[in-house]
Amino acid sequence: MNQENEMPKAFDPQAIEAGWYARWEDAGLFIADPTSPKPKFSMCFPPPNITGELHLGHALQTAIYDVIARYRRMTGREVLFLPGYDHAAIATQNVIEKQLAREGMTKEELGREGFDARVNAWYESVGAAILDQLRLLGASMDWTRLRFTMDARYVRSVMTAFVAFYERGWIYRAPRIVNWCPHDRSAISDLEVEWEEHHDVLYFIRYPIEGGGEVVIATVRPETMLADTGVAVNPTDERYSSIFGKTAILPLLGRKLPIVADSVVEKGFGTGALKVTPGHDPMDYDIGQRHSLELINGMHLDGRMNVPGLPYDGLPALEARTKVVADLKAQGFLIKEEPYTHEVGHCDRCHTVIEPLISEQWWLRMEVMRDKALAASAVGKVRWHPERYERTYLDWLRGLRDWNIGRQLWLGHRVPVYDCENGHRIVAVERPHDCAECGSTKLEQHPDVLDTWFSSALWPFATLGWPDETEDLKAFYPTAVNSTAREIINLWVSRMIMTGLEFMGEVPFADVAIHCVVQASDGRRMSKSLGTGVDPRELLTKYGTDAVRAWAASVGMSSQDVRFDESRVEGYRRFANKLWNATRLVLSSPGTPPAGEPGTLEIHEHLEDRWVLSRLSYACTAVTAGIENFTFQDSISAAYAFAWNEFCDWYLEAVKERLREGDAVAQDVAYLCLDYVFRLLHPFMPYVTEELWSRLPGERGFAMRAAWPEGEDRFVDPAAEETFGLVMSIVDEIRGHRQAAGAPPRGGELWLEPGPGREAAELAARLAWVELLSDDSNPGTPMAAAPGWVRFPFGSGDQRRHSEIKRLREDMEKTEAKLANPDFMAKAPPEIVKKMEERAAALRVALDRLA
RNA sequence: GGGCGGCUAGCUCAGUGGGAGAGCGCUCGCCUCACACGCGAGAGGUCAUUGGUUCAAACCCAAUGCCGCCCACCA
Repeated sequence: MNQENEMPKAFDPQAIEAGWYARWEDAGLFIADPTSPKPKFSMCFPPPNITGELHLGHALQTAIYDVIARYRRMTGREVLFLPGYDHAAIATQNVIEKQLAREGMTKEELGREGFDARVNAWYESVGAAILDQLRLLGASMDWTRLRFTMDARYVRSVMTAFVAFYERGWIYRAPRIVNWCPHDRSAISDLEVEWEEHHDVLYFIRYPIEGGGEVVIATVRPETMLADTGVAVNPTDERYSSIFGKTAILPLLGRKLPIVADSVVEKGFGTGALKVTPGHDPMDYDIGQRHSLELINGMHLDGRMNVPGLPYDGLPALEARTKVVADLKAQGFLIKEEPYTHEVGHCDRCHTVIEPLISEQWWLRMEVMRDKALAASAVGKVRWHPERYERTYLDWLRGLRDWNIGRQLWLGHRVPVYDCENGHRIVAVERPHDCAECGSTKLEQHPDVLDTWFSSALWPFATLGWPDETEDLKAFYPTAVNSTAREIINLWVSRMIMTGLEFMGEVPFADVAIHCVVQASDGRRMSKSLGTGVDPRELLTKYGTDAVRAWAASVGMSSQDVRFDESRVEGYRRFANKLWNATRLVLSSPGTPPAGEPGTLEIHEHLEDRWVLSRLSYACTAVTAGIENFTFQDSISAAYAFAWNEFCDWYLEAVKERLREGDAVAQDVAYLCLDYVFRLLHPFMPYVTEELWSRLPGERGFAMRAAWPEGEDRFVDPAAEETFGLVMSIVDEIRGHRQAAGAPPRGGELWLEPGPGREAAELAARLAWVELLSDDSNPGTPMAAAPGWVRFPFGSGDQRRHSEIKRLREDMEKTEAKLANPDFMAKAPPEIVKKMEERAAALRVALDRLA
């Protein structure tokens, strides 16, 4: 078995990735079996919006999920990793409308049917592109269970949930003030509003009072005064106590406005008097409710003013504002203008300024679900990683209000509400044939669709077949883990938890891992429109999937957001190449490889063998702990450090000759290390590990299917670690001397006092490229690491020796000062005191050797 | 307005009480028969500021300053 001729000198990810993905898939390794006797482990991948291509954040998220999926398979679970995508109602409708606009068309011209056809065509093309990208990332998803939120069976789940809520009496229809997007002509929820700083003007306007006097109010939106129905002041505001209950006269219109007292009015803001516009401001709406003020709707659904008979009628809000201000000024009502900075709400999908207005909407009562969710958290049913995000979730949950689930869009799940010609209402999962009350067959479905998050909220069980008691649902619910960016904790995670508890009686996942957000390298948000986006496919092509995944895992669960740094991805590409070449070296060792599983030969003869296996056991522990704790960066760094800095840099250098000579034990140990490293790294870097695994001797099947390393405590060998540690110190010191002395890279002589043992001395000499002498009749530069000296063909080690003495002396002084401090000796724990004493002793010995 | 996070080497980031770390970049020496996507040796940090707790602080506490995020009905 000698395969090095088949292995190119450099690892080429492109050459192997597609092949392995196809082989895994063909072998059915991604497919979950609900009847398996193994413990089940399931995850439903957060369905990407079907609005376009995946970005780097998706790549990161996919990597995190797939690391977990592959790890759990290797630790003996029956894993379901379910893929899917989301129709993303508003977002997709915007994409399609933009397309139509480019073609000079509107959806109204196209009509509902034509529009649906366009949407379906879009689903087909983009859906496929998204799935391809998930494959490119190596995601081990069960494609036989692919779900789309617009699939018939998923739609049925959504309808079932709606009906169930309706039957519980939680869904009702009511006029309320809502966040209205004039562009999308739809209401959106509070969570879909993005706040942005605006620099506006605060206008101070005089409102005369009936019977004399006036009250001055401050507003940034003078155009809304056309719908004013009151004036409010704080009840404790003595400045205004004389005008409570009086009536103000609305300038320009002459409408009579009751002056009411309400404690939400801030005395310190503006003049302390507030114009009340219940139809166009959420706070004013509440005031209006409390004081029975009239409610006027002053705006059309497209954002133009709705004030029949007035000169402002039909104007867009900003134009109306200009005109209102001009008129106020002309008539002497405008007192002053001040620059004013405040937050203005925008639609998070189309970025249009939100207009609060009154609209009749479908609402979902949340109290019962909220309380169940709070109770579940109270008993620790959901674990958050990092923990602090639980508070984000709980704080929002505690202040939860009814959810506006209706949207006035064309795209989405139509609410399953049907009204017959005689005014009877039917709410049913399937479209009824006739009215249950009057038998009329003239039924009209309500035009509203559901908030896209309504359907997303059902994801962990609707994907498994709910409401049917499917085999999958029984086997794989609840799922194990959900991982998302924190921006959708409330939009999505919280609602899944609530619906999961409500319909399934159990939280949908035990662990929530909130991953970081990737920013552009300058700290700005990564986005296509800013030109700061990074196309994951370019990265995959340039560095390979493994490098991108390893990078993703190394940053994904770090506590803060991360600025994208391509050099770190490149670092992992080099790492993959290092693994490749280390394998090439080991495979080039002549002779028959050890039979059977690696590690079966007697491995205790050589110091380096015992050492590297001891280090390996440490790496196994650290990698496993990192995955279990959702701190993948710890896993990556432990595997990286072992594979490169210990196995390649020290072990392979130590056994090169033995490998060249076909030493079976060295081969056995090297194969064992590679075998372990590939398994430990497989979840992170599936391709290179699978490829190299397949090149190791013996029949070994897929790395993907291999068992996760455990029980390697048997390799722990503190004595070997200590002795090899000494060897490394000696070698480091000789190298340092050689460099400082300007001596040639190789050659020189080493003499060591007996002590570390003949094997260690020879190993050190070999690694440092010096000859080990057996007599010290002609001493050279003394060393600190061990009693002995080194000498090179030319060049003196004295310079480094002197700087080393200086360094050691400084260290010694600090350490001794500590030991001389009575407080330290009295209060520090004994083991720390002991450590310091040992350090001082070691420094003394080293100094004695050098001086 | 409330809450949370960040501030550590030139850059991007690890590091949660006992001698400051990684990747990349930089300097110097090496194409040493696995790897120049490499090997070896280095330079480079008052761990944001101030105060406190402690025998001991990058790490714990308080305040401050920037940067970012989440939540919020002060018009």
